[in-house]
Amino acid sequence: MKWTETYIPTLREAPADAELISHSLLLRAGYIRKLAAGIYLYLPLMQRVISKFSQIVREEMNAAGALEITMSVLAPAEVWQESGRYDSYGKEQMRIKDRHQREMVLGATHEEVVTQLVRGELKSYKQLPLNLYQIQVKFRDEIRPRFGLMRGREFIMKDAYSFDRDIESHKAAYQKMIDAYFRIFDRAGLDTRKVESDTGAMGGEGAHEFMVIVETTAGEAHLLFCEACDYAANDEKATYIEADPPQVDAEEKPLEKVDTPGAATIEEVTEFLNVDSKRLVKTLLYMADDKPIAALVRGDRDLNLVKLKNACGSVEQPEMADAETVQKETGAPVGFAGPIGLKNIPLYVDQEVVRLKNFVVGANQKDAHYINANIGRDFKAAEVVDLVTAVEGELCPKCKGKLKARKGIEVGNTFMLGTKYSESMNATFLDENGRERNFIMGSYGIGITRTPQAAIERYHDDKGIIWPKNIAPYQVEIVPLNYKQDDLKAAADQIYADLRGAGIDVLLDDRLERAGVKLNDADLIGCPLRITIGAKSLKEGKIELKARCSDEVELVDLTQTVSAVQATLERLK
RNA sequence: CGGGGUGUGGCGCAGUUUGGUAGCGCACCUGCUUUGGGAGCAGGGGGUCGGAGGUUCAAAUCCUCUCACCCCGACCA
Repeated sequence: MKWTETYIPTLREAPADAELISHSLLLRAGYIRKLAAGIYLYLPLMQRVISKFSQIVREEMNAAGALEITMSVLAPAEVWQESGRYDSYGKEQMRIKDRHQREMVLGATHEEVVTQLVRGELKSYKQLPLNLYQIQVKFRDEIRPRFGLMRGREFIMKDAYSFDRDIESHKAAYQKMIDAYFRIFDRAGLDTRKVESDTGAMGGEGAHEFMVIVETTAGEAHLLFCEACDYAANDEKATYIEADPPQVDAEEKPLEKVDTPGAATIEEVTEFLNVDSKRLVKTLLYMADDKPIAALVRGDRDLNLVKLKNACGSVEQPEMADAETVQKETGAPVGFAGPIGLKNIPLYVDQEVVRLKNFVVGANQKDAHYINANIGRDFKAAEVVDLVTAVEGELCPKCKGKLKARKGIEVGNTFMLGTKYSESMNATFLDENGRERNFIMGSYGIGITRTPQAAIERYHDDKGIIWPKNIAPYQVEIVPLNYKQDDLKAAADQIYADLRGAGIDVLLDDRLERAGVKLNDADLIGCPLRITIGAKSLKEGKIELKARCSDEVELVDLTQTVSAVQATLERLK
């Protein structure tokens, strides 16, 4: 492709609203433009990147035996009502009405639709296993779209759905997808880590996420890795063994109310009473689907909202109760809530709290706390569960190795759905005994538009993008420093024709721009290889070959250009 | 949803406090010169200042309403 014949609107100045480097570079290098909050247009360069990555995904999915289909973006609300997710998916689901006032939804994911497709037609175990996938636009009305393609409201996703007759077969299908995912990201030049994750709105029995590890703010997911074994989990999911458990008294002491004037925060209370925050238990009031609940965790811990949501079984993520509610439910201002004497509020108690004796809690009275509180004797838990977010330094639940925290960008996920959808939507087949059974399902996503941005976040410098070769819009960019000069133009045109003839994706900057403009733009858009054609080296019959990721320039004989390019590309990631 | 902020040519911004009829840089067009890391000079085109209403002789500027976009928060007892 010639630069003047395509559309690459590069910007010298970055638009003001881009926060991430990768977002800014996508805008500046002319890959995307914003239409509305969280909605982007893909320009020719981005379209090529999307095509290349999609093709890798397609090849690996096909190789794993999955079949490509296309499902509709628009779906009648009924299918979602049938699975129960019309109510449970929440405000992220885009809903619209058609001219007949029929309720429709824009697909955020397609479990319901694919189940509806298969149901009634796939009736025999002989037709299993089956894996259907599509690469298609998705809509999620994010609370707060940001970071460009990283958290958009409209985006492209590869979503696959497996149907199996039993658990063993399903596990094999799941593993096949995991293997395919590692191959996909590897081909795209990305190192990924697989971590355990919460199943979230998807439901089901287990889930994993594929993460690109980054150091920047782009890493929205907080991950915990074991230094010793292969345990890795999202912090929504991660469990741990305490590295430094507090000392526990042998005997239960009598409950005692003490004055704690003005001591409402953990710091104030621990200081005032001179106790370790590990021996203080905070009582956090939340509203779960408009009903008050209380969560009890140790003073030094952070409550994990996902774990709380799972424990209380609410539809929406619980929200912190406001001061007014706290006053009404506990009879005390914020800072003095406690489990003793709370009426009609279920207490979800973290497992660490159960191991404590004689701890401090709020007294549900202004400026007062109880000391020597004990669970069982002084109050009863509705449920004892893990409610705490794991942190670096605690021990691995598998092997007791040290846990380390990292940040990551989620580029893929896999869900073991079990029979959640096949049961709620009554999708069944007949087994060899003629018995009707529900499909065991799995679903598998890859962010087609997000992954390239993750790659940019991972691979860039202060001048621009540095693409891995397999998802670069063009593998090579030819920069004749002066295209008006006949010999430079002739050499550039010749190399352009030769490389194209050799099946290499090549961009020729045929603009009549100054050298500096073209070189800067080349660095900005980030093709892995650059061929620079200047008067000095051309006089010797040479061109300059430079990898974007390196500062080294190789002088190559004009006639050897194609083989030199092929050899260098071979070496690159 | 709560708080804060911003809307002025394609992009980045000034002008708003103190009303007087719109400006700068980049980009774009023409010409000449220039040509290995975002050139110089000269000339030129493009904006009913987010929208609606109001105050006024006069509104980008003041008032009211509205829309859009951005940031922060919504893990604290």
